[in-house]
Amino acid sequence: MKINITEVAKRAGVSIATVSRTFNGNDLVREETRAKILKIAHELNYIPNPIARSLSRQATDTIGVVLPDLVGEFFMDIIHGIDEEAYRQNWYVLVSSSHSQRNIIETLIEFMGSGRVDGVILMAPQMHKEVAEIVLKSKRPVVLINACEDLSNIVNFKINNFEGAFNNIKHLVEVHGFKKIGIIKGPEGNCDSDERFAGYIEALNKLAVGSNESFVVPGDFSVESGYNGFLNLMRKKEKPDAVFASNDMMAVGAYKAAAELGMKIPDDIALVGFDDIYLSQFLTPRLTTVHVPLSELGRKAVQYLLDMVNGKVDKKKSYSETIPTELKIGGSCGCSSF
Amino acid sequence: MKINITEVAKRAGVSIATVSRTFNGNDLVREETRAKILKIAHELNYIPNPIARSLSRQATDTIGVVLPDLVGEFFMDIIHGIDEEAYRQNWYVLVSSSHSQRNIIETLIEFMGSGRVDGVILMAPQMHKEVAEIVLKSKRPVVLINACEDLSNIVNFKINNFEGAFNNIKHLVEVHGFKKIGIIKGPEGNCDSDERFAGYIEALNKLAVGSNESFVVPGDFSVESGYNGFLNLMRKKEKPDAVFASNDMMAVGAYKAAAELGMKIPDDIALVGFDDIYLSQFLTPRLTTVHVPLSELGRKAVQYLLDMVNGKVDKKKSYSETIPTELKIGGSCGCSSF
DNA sequence: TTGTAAAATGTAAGCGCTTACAATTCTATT
DNA sequence: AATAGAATTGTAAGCGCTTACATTTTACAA
Repeated sequence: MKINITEVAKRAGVSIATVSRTFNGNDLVREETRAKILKIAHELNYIPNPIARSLSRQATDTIGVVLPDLVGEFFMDIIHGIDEEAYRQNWYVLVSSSHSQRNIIETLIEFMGSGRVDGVILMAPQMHKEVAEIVLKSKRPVVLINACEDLSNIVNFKINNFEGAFNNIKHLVEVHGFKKIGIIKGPEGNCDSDERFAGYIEALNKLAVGSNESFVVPGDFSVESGYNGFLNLMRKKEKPDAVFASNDMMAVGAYKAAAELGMKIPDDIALVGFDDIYLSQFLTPRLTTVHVPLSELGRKAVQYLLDMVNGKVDKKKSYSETIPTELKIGGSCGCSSF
Repeated sequence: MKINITEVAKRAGVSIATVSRTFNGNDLVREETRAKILKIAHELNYIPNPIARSLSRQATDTIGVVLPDLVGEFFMDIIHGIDEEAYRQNWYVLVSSSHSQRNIIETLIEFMGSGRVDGVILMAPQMHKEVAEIVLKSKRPVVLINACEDLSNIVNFKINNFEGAFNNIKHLVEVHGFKKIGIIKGPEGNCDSDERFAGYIEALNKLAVGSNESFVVPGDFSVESGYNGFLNLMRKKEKPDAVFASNDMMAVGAYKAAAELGMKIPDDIALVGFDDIYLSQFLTPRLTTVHVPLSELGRKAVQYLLDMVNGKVDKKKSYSETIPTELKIGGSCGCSSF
């Protein structure tokens, strides 16, 4: 037999409205009635149908999460934060990694236009303008994560790449006295990469003797490019005495290159990274890097999104929050006891 | 103005039934009519409301994924496989990491009983009996991933831990001629751990001189326990000449311990692992380990689940598939050029 | 031209719930 | 005991869609 609100109402000898009220909490239902309904519902294993509920309320208690790709611990941490916060607030999470740029757009439209979710968290590394348009036109709130450009009328949570890089270099300069600091850059046009580079330059200009063209080599965030970048730097006539890999993956490549060159880290050369990936703590010596609170990023994005959904903050107002990073000291910069 | 099926029907001068048919594909709608409807729908930016659709069809095109926890690349890979396959088949994925054992149960009940999803993929490392009951009673199909016990009337996809461990040891014995092979076990009661141990024992008995109690030390899959386990083995009066860490994380700890003891891998001692985590390829020398096709596991689980949902396979029939692993040779076992 | 079956479309009854509004039942006051 | 007002409960109209069944069109043979 079908267990629905009607059946429960029938058995409890009340109307479906009363049953509905009972399940929607704080309404005014006599304690006695409520108890009877709950008892019967429990006996019948009744759970209100969320689909019907959603249709009636025009709300799904579900947020959509659109990620560029589901691979890599980077995203894992973010989803973890999202899931945790959503769970805490009793919301559901519909994930979709965009299997292509085209797909990001389709998914967004589908999510936004159809009522499948009440809001979306979108992680778009490079904000295609078509995507921006959809976001702006959308009736449902959207929170961006780590979007580069500061688009107007958009809510964006991001990492403070600049500060992270700055402090990282600052540590090398002020604590260890390094002056010749090389950098293996990230991919061209990637904003994380650009901001980290800017932090590096600024730190050198403000705190040291300024930057030096020849200490800057390209990379693309891959292990291999870190390997090559390091070799590249070591081939210069004047060698740096410390190297900043724009991300930890490249630092891993640099470790390998250093080992092959017979160079000891940090004795022969200091090395620092960015991201604090899980792996970095197991490198020997432990990599000095910049911790990026990804899971917090996810959590905050959810909090803000739900505030928008619930009307606690203005959906129309743009908002941008830059989450601070934290220097994580290892032995690779020359600090001892790591 | 509200854009719904009625509005589209009105503008196209047809009934909502015809609009519905148009959007549900192959029905019998005159080509001319269909075209007109699609044109108008497009002009209005109309997308059929999936919630209403779900309510009417009593199906959501959504699968629920319940994970023990969302942290770690292990799960990431599985979700990736799930997401990919679900996307390919045009299904949605609702994820929920169970923030506790209690929660696994709540989430399952909620998913199963409420009609929020059409089926569930459940990853429950240790199958609490309460969970098993829910799964068995459930009207909606459930596919387990990596469940230990071979419960009857259950569909389960898992990794061939036994074979993986067996082949790993076999390689050590047959290629490198090791006879004294130690093992750092995984957590007590964990079935992955138990099966790997069984494979280790069987390989030694079948291919070598049998196993040796004193070469077996406990561990719990953590880096630290690998570190301790390795030290533990090296303290024995008779030392093994090769060590099998039951997972790669413990192997990482073993690398650290070996370095501290001044032992060179693989010259002084060979080391192999299990899981082929991302990190393992960056250890020096590269760790010889067992590759576990997690993303394939996720993909297969989805395929089977959807077959159950669509009635292509018997929902009532139990099914179990054990996915083969693959030995991944690195330099840590003594093989050269890695 | 007429009849008939196939093709196309329409009608209306759900799907299971929320909620505005109406109706009923209590409580307390006079 | 009568009654206003508060507390509780019921009625019924949606929410936007699918689909069984009914009706209308169309195509074609006789």
